[in-house]
Amino acid sequence: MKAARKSTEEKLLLAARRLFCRAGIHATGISQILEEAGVARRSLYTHYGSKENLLKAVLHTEASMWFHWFDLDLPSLKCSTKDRILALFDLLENWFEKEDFFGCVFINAVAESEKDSAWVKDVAGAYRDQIIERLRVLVIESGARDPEIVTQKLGLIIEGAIITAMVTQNSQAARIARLAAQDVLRCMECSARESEHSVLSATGISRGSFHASSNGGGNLIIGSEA
Amino acid sequence: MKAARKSTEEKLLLAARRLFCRAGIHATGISQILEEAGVARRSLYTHYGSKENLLKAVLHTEASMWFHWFDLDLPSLKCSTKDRILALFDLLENWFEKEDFFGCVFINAVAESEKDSAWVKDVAGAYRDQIIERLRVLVIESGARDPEIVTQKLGLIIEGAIITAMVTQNSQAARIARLAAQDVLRCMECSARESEHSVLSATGISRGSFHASSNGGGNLIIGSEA
DNA sequence: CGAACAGTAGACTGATCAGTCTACTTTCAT
DNA sequence: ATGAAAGTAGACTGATCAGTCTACTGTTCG
Repeated sequence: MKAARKSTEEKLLLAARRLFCRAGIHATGISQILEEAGVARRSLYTHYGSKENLLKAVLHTEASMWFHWFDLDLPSLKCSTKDRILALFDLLENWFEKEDFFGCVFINAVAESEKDSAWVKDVAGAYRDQIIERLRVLVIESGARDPEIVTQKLGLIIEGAIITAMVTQNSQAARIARLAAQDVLRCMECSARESEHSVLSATGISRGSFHASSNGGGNLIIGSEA
Repeated sequence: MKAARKSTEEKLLLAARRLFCRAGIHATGISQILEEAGVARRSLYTHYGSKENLLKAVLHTEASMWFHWFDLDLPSLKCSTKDRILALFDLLENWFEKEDFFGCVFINAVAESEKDSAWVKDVAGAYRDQIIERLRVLVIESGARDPEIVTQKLGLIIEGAIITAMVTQNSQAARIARLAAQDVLRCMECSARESEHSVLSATGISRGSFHASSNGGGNLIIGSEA
């Protein structure tokens, strides 16, 4: 592929994506982005207007990656739907192996944003819904008896893989996730309806008041009313 | 329980924990913590010396919560080891239901910290190892054939549950995670060794060069060399 | 040619933040 | 009672950050 010379917008987007993920969004200054992108200060503001808008653009490109996987990469595979679902974890492994993988921009952005209100949660949530929807289509196509539950299980495993890969800096998380997904798919049509009774409520621990005692300096009980 | 009057340290710790999780660590100012805690500026610095040390203390209390679960809550249950493992997800559900649950401090802290170097990753990683170790003990006790894989699967599901709960603001993530964990435990002694071959390498998509095309303003290909 | 356009370089502003410092008040054990 | 310890109130400092502004450079195309 004859890679065209990167436009100023592309350079900014790539630098921002990389730095936001590697060092955090709040911790990344405009000047760092400019230096990494090799672009003048004014260019950033003519193209994006603000740091917030730049972040929105970065979130958009991250979503595009996922859509590409679901809409182009996976459909091109000549295999069963179940294998297509499992192939998603191979794509994840590719992603984790990149030297500039530092977690998912969506998750990281939500993690460091205001959880009440804040547009970040809504934007990231909307993209997440679109991704889960594509996953749901695959699950339904695979003939799952309870597609909604299976979809949510797989979505949760994907998010777990991303976090594990970020925290441990090890792409092997994708393989573990793949194996867990295999277990879910294998149990997909098991006869026995899963028992949902809580062991907790049936035995001892009271709900709604758990404790955290610190063993080091200064005792603390979390969750007890004053 | 006759709750003792909260000490200044406790008040600071609780306020910091809450605000760090709800609004992010970088975004939370010292003044906000002081206001939430109802404590004077100077007291924070006599007790903790810096914002960084306060964060370390918060991470410590979060770890204490997990240790309490594994070392006191779960062992007190009169049930099989597998049910004890599943009960962990009931504890998670309790946690997620709290009105001041805004994700896991460990994960959030790593998500917004520098991924190269940075003490945060090491501290959080060390606590994570201790938690996983306790999980491993349970898994071994349950008689898993390959305890290491099962432990990592469950750890990954736990992390997925935390992120899903944070992003969706819905404690139901714990139940989904519980069901996924049940699948893993059910498949624990399955005869067939899990096939690990990558669908990707066997079919079409080349590893190490995936693309993300944006469909909105400005096209962008991520991962292509210049 | 020359005007419009896109980008560079870097000084500047106002706001905010972590951390320090001074002066005052409360609590409580001897 | 009193003196020390612990806490409050809030001004202050130096650094940093997002965003603006002015002046300059190169390129393109009519």
